Formats: sequence, C-alpha cells, structure tokens
Amino acid sequence: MKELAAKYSAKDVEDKWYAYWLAHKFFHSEPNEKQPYTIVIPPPNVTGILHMGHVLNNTLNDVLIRKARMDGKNACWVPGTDHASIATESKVVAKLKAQGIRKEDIGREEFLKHAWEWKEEHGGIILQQLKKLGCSCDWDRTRFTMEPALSDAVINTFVYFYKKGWIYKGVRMVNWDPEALTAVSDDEVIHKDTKSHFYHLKYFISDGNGNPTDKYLVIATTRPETIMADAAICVNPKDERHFWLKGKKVLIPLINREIPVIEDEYVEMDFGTGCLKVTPAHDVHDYEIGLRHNLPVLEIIDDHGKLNEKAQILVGEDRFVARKKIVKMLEESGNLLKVEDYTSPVGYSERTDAVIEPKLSAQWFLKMESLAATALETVLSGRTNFIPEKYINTYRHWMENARDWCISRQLWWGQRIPAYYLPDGKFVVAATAEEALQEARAINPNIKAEDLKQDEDVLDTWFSSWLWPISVFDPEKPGHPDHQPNKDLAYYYPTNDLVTGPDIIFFWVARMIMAGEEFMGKEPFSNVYFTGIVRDKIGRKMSKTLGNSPNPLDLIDTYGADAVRIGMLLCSSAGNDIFYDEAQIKQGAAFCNKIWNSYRLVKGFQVDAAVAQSPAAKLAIEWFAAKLSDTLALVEDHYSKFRISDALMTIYKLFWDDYCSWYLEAIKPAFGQPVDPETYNKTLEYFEALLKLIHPVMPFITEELWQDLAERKEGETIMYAPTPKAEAFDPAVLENFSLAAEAVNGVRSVRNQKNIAPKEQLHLLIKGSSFPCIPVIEKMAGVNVELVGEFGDAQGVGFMVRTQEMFVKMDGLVNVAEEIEKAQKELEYQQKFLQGVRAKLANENFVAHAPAAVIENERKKEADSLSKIESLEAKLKSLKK
RNA sequence: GGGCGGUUAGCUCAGUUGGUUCAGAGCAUCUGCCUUACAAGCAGAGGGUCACUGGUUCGAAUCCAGUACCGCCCACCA
Repeated sequence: MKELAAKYSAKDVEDKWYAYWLAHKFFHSEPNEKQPYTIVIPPPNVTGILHMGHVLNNTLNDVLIRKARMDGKNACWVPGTDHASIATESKVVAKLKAQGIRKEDIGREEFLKHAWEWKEEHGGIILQQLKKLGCSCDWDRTRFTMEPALSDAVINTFVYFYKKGWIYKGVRMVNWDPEALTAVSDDEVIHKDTKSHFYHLKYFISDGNGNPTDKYLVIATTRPETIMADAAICVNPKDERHFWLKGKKVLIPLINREIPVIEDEYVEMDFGTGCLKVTPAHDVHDYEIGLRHNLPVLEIIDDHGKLNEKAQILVGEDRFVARKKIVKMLEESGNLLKVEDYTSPVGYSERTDAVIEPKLSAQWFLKMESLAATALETVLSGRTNFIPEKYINTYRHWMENARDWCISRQLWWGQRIPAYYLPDGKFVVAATAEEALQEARAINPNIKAEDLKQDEDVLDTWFSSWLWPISVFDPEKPGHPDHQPNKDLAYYYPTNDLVTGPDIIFFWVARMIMAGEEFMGKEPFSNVYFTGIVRDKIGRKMSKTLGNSPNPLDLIDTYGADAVRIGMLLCSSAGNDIFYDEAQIKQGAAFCNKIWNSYRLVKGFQVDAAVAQSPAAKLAIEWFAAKLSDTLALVEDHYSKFRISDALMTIYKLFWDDYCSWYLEAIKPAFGQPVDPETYNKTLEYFEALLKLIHPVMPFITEELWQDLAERKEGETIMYAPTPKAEAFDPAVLENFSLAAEAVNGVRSVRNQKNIAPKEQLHLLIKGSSFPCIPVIEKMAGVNVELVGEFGDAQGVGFMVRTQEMFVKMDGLVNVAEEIEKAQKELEYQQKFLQGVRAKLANENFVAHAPAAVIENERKKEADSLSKIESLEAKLKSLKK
C-alpha cells in the first residue's frame, strides 16, 4: 500500500485519470446488442467559453450518462458545437472593426475566411474545458453544425420543405435589428417596458387644396419621427366624437402632405385620443391596416435606423436623434399640444439589445402549422416528457399560436440559402448550383451558370440545430425522408434524455421535436430536463458586465472538478433557478476529503486471521448491508424522477453519516489493534459499493480510490463497474440498530450536558430484560450496559428511548433539583399529549370515519404515552425521596 | 393585458394519494472537543403560527375560494 496524504489533492489525480479514460476509449460507443442510452449535447457556441450554466448542464448530462453506463447500457454522449450565426459573426465583425476593416469592404468570401480563422482559433476551446470537468463525451463523434456534412443536411432540408410547399418567400413586416443589420425571428425579440413619452400632435384639416384650415384633430404617438411616413389617420367607425372627420383630409405637420382619414375597428376608442396615425412601413399593425385600406407604404427609415431622403426632413439623422429634433420642430410649428410620460413595451434584439425596428422586407419563411400541431401532440401524448411538467403549459401555448418561422438572416456566417435567381427575377431552389442551373434551364434554356445569382442570405442557426439529434448520427437523413437510416441513427435514435435551459424551449427543443417527427416519424428524446438559470447568491443573473460570474476553470483548479460538480448539483432542483454560492463547492471539497480519509482509515487496518470478530462489528456489518440496500432503492427512485440533487444528498448522507460516523466507528479496532479478516473484507466491499454509487457524480476521486482498492489490470475502470443492486433485507435489522443509535445519542447528550469526556467509561442501566445491539451501544457510547429490573438508589441521569427507560450512573455529578425539573417538564408535555390523543379517540366522528390503521395508531400513542407517564412519575417519586 | 408557477428554519429546498411524535434535510449559527482517518473534522444543541383570510373535513403544510407579494412565459393599445 502506498502512503496516502492526509488531504485529498484533486490536482494530482484528475488529469491522470482523464488521460487514462481517453487512452482506453472508455467514452466511445459503437452500436452493439446492448440497450442504447443516448444524449446529444446542447451544442455550445463554437467560440464560446465555459460559464457556470454550462457547468450545471454538462454536469447533469455527465451524471446521467455515467449512471447509464454503469447500469449496463451502451451509453453514448455526442458532443459538438454550434456555429451560432449572429453571435459569431458579430464577434468577427468587432474584431475586424478594431483593425479598421468593415465587412462590406472586404466582401463575403474574404469575410468568411476571417470567420473560419476565428473559428479555428477559438472553436473548440469550450470542449477542452468540458474535459476538465470530467465530461465523458464520445469525442470521436464530435460534430459542428457548419461542418460540410451537416451543412448539406441543412440545405437538403430547405430544399425538401420548399418542394413540399412549406417554405415560401414573402414580403413581411419583420423584426429588424439595425445594429446586426439582419432580421431576427419573433422569439429573438425581448419586450421590455420602456419609459418614453406620449406626444399629442395636432394635424390640421386640409381645405382640399393642401392648405390648412383652423380645424384640427389630435393624435397621440410615441414615435413622432415617423409622421412623415404616415399614410392615413384612422378612427373607429363607431366613435361619435370623430364623425365630423368622415371623408376629410388632413395635413402631416411640417411637411404638409395630405393624407385621408379612414375608419377601422382596430382603433380603440378609449385609448389615446381615439385617432391613430397609420404608418404602414414602420408598424406591424399599421401595415395590416394599410393592407385592408390599400394605403401606400412609404419607408423613411433605412437599415441602419436612420431617416432617408423620403423623410424630406431630418434626412440622415438616427431615429432617436430625429425624435428629439422633430419634437422641437413640432413645438415651434405649434403642432405639439402636450407631452405625457408613458411606459410601453418596446422590442429589443436579444443579441445586440438594439431597439427592434419593424421593417418591411423580403424574407424566407417556414410554415409552422402542421409541424407545430404534430410536435404539440408529441408532448401532450407523453411520448416526450418535460421535467418539471409545468413547462408543458408554456409549450402548448406557444405551439397553438406558432407563427411562420422567419428563417432567413442577412448575415454571411451560416448556410447560404439555396435559392438561385434568374436575370428576370424568377428563382429556383436546389441543393447545388449545378442542379439549380438544370432547373433554371427548364425555365429558360439559354441560361448559363454565371447568369444565376444565389440568394445573399443565410439560414437561421436554429434551422441547423433543430436537426442535431438526427444529423450527428446520419447527416444524409434529414432532407431525404426516404433514405434508410444508417447503422448509428437506427441504433441511437431516439435519444433518451435532453438536459437544457427553459430559455430555449421554443428556439431549440420544440423545433427538434418538429424535425424529429418530420424526418424520423419519432420524437427525438423521451425526457427533457429543464435546468434553471444560474444566479449569484443574491439572485442576479450571472453576467460579464456585473462580473459576478466566476471562471469555472479557476474553481476546478482550486477545489477540483469533483467538488465543483457536487457544488452545482447540491443546489439544483429541476426547473428552479440555481443560486450559486462558492460555499457549496467548498462543501463538495470537504466531501472529497471525507471520502479520502475514510479510505485512509480502511486501508490502514492491520488484518489478523487469529483475531475473532467483535460482536459490535458483526452487528454493524449486518446493519450496513440492510442500510445500503434500503438506500440504493431510494437513490434509484430519485434518479428515475430526475431528482439528481436528492439522489446526491441521499448518497452523501449514506457515506458520511451511516458509513463513516456509524459503521466505521462501530467496527474500528482499538488503536494499534488488528481487525479480523471478515470485517476487513466486508468493510472494503461496502467501500467499493459506495464508490460505485457516487461515481457518476464524482468521477475522479472514485476512480483514484477504486484503482487503489485492489489489484487492477490495465484497462480496468470503475466507469464500467455495475451499479450496486439492492438486496432483500429484514427491516427489523434497521429498526434495532436505530434503537441502539438513539440510546447512544442519549448517552452522548448526557455527556455533553455534564461535560464528561468521551474517553471516560460510564455505566448505562437499561430497564428491561433485553435491548438490541448492546455491543454497538457499548462501543459507540463508551459505556458498560447493564439490563436491570429497577434502577434502585443509583445516582445519575435518566433518559428515554421511545418507551424504554435508561439511566447513566454518575455518582456525585447529579443535581437532583435539576433532574426533578426536567422530569416534571417532560411529564407535563406527556400529559398534554395524552389529553390530545384521548380527545381524538373520544370523538365519535373520528372513530366512525377514520381508517382502522389510523385509529390503531392513536391507541398505540395512548398506550406509549401512558407508559411514559408512569415511568416519569416513578422517577419523580424516587428523585424526591 | 393573458397564461403558468411559487410563498415551509437565517439561506437553499424536500414534504408522494389529506392521517404514524409531521413539521424535515443540507448549509449556516451556538456549545464543548486539536480523541491516534479526517479541524475541509468529532460530539451535542437551538431555530418555523408551513404568506394571509375564509371554507370543505373527524382530521389540512397538503384540497377549494379569495387576498398580498415574488418569479417566469406570451402579447408591440398607437
């Protein structure tokens, strides 16, 4: 046996064992005859770095996958990264900007070169970081959403849906991000209540020749800078206040353009002034009103959010600058009636935090109706479970109201839309330029390859990640529903569990279900476990700007990966936000050390075949076998319900309290004394079972100790050791030991009160003819036990274990008055308790309605209480003598 | 504005179909111990009117209704 340090040092073991696992390809999985257990990683952004959210998510994933592996399943965890269109592109743009380069100047091809360089440089860092955490991903299967095969899959699915008639190009009002210069989907817009102003503006009625009369109407708007794009003023047809406006025309302030007054029920009579300025180009609802009334669409804000020449005034000004300036101008011109403070929801871009500009533009859409209906059914039917269930409601609401998905993005980093335009503006959709040319020739036989221009836009990132559970195994399958799944896909799909955050339930989870049903005819996973958001201990989100997000690698360096994993899991229950506190990681480190030191004790035992097994050891061995089986069942139950932190806490207590504090102390030989072989072997056996049980949570320390526990051959690992199985046991064994433990606690309590050192041997009298596990009590409490009929005149302190009277003999140390007071108090409590029980039993309604078992129990309480009262009274009598 | 979830010890949370002495766990706190595996430890102790108000019931932390507060999702009444 090698010497073990007094403290566990994670640094000395973690890298060593990770390298060992890799060298032996323990993480690698190939289809075989065993039952598969599959997880696909929620692919982190390719240029991202590990944050606490990743730590939580991937720790959970790793616990599940390691558990499944030890349960005998063929476990496969597929890792990879996401190209993250907007996030990556904006990072590259920023980097180039710092060098004074604008992407427009260098062009698409050159820009993509830079982007790939960036990806090569930063891509995959996060995967290396996951290794530090101990994640047992099948690295041979690492995928990237923009690698050629997966990009082909994306293009093929686009073509597939286009041919199916579900993808269309349309001019729609989209959410325009003026900073990223791209449209974003509805889900990427975050509405925040924003303080602004409500400007009441006078629009003078025209005399018919474009000249103002002295009559006017008043509109209220939050966006005065858009008045130049007004196409009409709209009132509710039922609004009597505005009947006089019928058929009138009004003049837009400052520019005096004439616009009609129209009527539409959309206008709320009791909101604002009841007059709405209709600006079809810059408001979603106004656009719809414009369609109904055939109004012209005049766009005055450009892609960058600046006013263009069509605005006539304030040309070139940013929309927010223009707002301030135009208010002043309106005030000077006498059109500004009043300004109110107003708070209203404003849409912001999730990625850039820019205020979203509703903008009319040509975009590609995927019809959601059928996909959403199917995917809703997948969850409602329970083929895919959500943990916690509350997210089903959220999911249902979204699916029932899903709008067509805007899948085009005005970016370069991503899969380019496979639409090819002919010179006349017609287009064809095909997977390759060659196929496109053929199709184009069907329209116009004279078309040459160079006449075709491919669409400039790329596809939304989620349009590739929704294929992830399929494409990581067989990229040929999506887009080709007739294609026979390859061996991997046939074996690993559907995957089992998905662990992810609720923030991407629609972006990703819902859409993976759609793609799974569409291309495989089967749900992509059976369970979705939603984690919470990791917050700091006072509840703030982790963020770079707040600086409250620790670097996980520093934590791993300081405390070890096992400690970090424990720390995260301790405070995580499904669906609840996580309040991260470094104290929890310290607790994890303390647990590592506890395990380490218990091993030091066990390995330090001297074994001597000539030594007889002590009665206490025999009892403890019998008890721990039962305790272990009992706990194993509990742990399995927790895992089956995804109560991972409960499972961890259950094992934690089994190891620390039951094994270390009770079992080891009970079997531990006196200092310098050897232990008998049977006890030694059982102790090692239990220790090994505990290591296996906790291995999914703490992979490194368990491997280290397991390897040292016995002679191991190269290539052996705890990773594939089977999970310990519960065995049948006699519940009386547990009950008896816990009675003994209560007696021990009673004695210890007395020691504490009376300030008696643990070493000092005491006498414990137990009234009665028998009591279980007496040798354990003697060993653990440091007493000699004597069963007696009566305590007689002995001096000391008494206590009770349930209905059993006990008495610690102590000459001279007893304060009789104190003892009397204690007994008196206890007596009063018991009498009150008895009263309550008897009142219940005297209640005819209770006796008539309650189940027999409950009544029986009340009777037992009554009897127990009576017996306690009897002995307390006797005790008082003898004390008072 | 609509929907969903929550409120239990100082903190983070359990509490399964209402019924065992059910009011719990971990951490934190307090007291005593450097006892020969471990002071990242050992032993002991204190701490809650289960948000509030009503109701159902023999019996409510648990079921129902209302109130208050917190959180999340959806939704651009300009």
